[in-house]
Amino acid sequence: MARNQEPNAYQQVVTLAMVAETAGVSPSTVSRILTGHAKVSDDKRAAVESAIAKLNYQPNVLARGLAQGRTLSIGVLTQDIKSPFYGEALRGIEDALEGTGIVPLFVSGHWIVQDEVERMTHLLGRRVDGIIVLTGRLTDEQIREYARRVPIVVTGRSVKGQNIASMRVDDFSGAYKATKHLLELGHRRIAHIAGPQDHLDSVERLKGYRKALEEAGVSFDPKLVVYADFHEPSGVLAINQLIEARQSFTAVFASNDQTAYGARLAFHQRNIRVPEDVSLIGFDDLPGSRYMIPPLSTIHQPVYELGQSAAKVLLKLIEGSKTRATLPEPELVARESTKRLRG
Amino acid sequence: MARNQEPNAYQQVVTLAMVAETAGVSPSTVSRILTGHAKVSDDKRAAVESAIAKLNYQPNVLARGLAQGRTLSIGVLTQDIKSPFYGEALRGIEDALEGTGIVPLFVSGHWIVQDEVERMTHLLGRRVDGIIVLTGRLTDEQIREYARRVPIVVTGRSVKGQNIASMRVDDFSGAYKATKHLLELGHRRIAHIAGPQDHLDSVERLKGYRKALEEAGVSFDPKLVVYADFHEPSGVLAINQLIEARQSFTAVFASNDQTAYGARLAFHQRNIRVPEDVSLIGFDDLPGSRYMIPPLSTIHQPVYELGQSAAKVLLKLIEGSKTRATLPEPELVARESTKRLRG
DNA sequence: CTGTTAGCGCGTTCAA
DNA sequence: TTGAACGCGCTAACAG
Repeated sequence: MARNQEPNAYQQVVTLAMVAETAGVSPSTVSRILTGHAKVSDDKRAAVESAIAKLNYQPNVLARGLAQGRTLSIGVLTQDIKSPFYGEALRGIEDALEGTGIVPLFVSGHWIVQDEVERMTHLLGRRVDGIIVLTGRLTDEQIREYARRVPIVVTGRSVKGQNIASMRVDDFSGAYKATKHLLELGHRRIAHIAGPQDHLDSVERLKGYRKALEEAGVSFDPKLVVYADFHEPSGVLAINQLIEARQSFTAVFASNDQTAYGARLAFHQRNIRVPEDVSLIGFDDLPGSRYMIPPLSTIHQPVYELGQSAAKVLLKLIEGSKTRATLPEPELVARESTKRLRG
Repeated sequence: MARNQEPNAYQQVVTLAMVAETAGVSPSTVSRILTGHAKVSDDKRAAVESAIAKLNYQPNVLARGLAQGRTLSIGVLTQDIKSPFYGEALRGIEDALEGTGIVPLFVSGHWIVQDEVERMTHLLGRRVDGIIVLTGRLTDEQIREYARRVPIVVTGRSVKGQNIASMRVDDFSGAYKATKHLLELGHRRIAHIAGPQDHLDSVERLKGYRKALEEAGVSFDPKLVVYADFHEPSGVLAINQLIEARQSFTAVFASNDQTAYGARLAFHQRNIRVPEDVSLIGFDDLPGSRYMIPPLSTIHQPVYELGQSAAKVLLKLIEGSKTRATLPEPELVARESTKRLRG
């Protein structure tokens, strides 16, 4: 049985040289037209353009990158690609890059330093033109070291240095607003589900919580604070822990929406009504929060904008100019999960 | 004021040639060690390895790609990078690629054909080694055309052709199971929030719904079917529409979890209890569904596995071998949002 | 305005 | 086993 046909015979790719040949010009002329780096006579331009159309030519971005010393790609070190929180940020980045011809390479660090280092190394091996680090556990020193190779924008903390821009939302202020909202509704026994203690965000949010209590003359009770890990299951655990320890409270401030979802479920399992029996407020304002039952009061964090600004700032950094991005303040979004404490 | 220091003086990158020089061997030898494509004497190998370590050399993936005719990257055309559904799939892809040195380039088509075409063109320009198309609106013919350039794995439908693999979950069977579950609980007036009519998934799910009804001797009532777009807000609208049309029903089968969330909210707004007054079942089993209040009964779709298999199959396709992936069946996950019809 | 030449950083012949 | 020479596809510097 004759089977001469190669099974994987892919269509031959069209190169710039082929375009040049069919247009009857030199490769440089084609290149000039592509990059727009010099004047070309109209007739040649027409010939080249028709050749491009005829052959359906697509420039090889890699080769171009090799020649120019840039890759038209940036790296994005995220922690968990499927997290709703990062999803928002990624979309902001995508949108900011739209039309620039630059693509984002998303890699996940999973909150593990070793993974993060590995991914960063990988990105550098791909010679990305810049990197956006969405929080994570790398030290400031490590960030600075990477910045010696490539411009970096890091979110979730402040890092100073050459070729580095950092941006963070004001967690302290957000947490303060959340707690104050509960206080204004008459609550005094306010529990707090904190995030990981080695997380700057969590620490700041805890501080904001304490500050608001203090201002209202409510003394801080460490028994009312329980630690979780920013994911739903830990929110369930946190509430169970609180209840089993027989702590009494009329409101809960969860350090992020995901733990608030978990908390909500724990209340449901114990037939504790929200907000009739207990008020609940989160932090982040994830897209799903308006669909929680009841819709979750929370602190809106400009995550989309964060991603968008990070990308824009990085582009500036890449082209060598300095910028400073200002992020909107986190704002209270009062929905239905918080309620005035009855008489 | 003298300021001779270049502001953006990046550390010089180490090339293979530099490694060769400090190791006192030729570039080819270094290359051989890197690729492992030939025997090299132990002493030279040692010299090279120590030079690599000393200089902290990282191979340039692009240059390697140019030379080898491959880029060690694959494209992933998703529709909405922040959707929880796609998030799961992306994670499956990421995990399947782990350790292969191949990175995924995620691009979003936003369910718009023109965008999809643009992104595909972009991916081809970057000479990705293969492409995973997560559903979308490209025609089978277009997919086949792209497959002439690069291997393609497409999900959500069946496309035959050279260098193409397709995989889809059995929507029909899943919808059948969902509806049957409601029927077995004694429901007869079962509304269905369908998805977009030009979506193969939606059509199949509608068919499965009808099949189950038919088998149970319940006649199909088109007034009980209302169309939505797979997103939360349309689920709210769908329920409002149904209620305003004064349709009576005791259960709802939403064609995906996101519309189920919307439906749940609509019920909440009207003080209709779930599942006491109405049972609700979704489709997909998104991570958030177990945290809906009450936890959502749904059809578990192996989205993570879908992504994982797609990536694995693509890798096979790239290396020229044929494979066929078998996906697990969608399964019923009965949680708390469905309940036996009283009386 | 245009063509020729020389790399970008690597892998891979081909001889030795 | 090893090195020199060449090419991947493109841009940039240099002449003309």
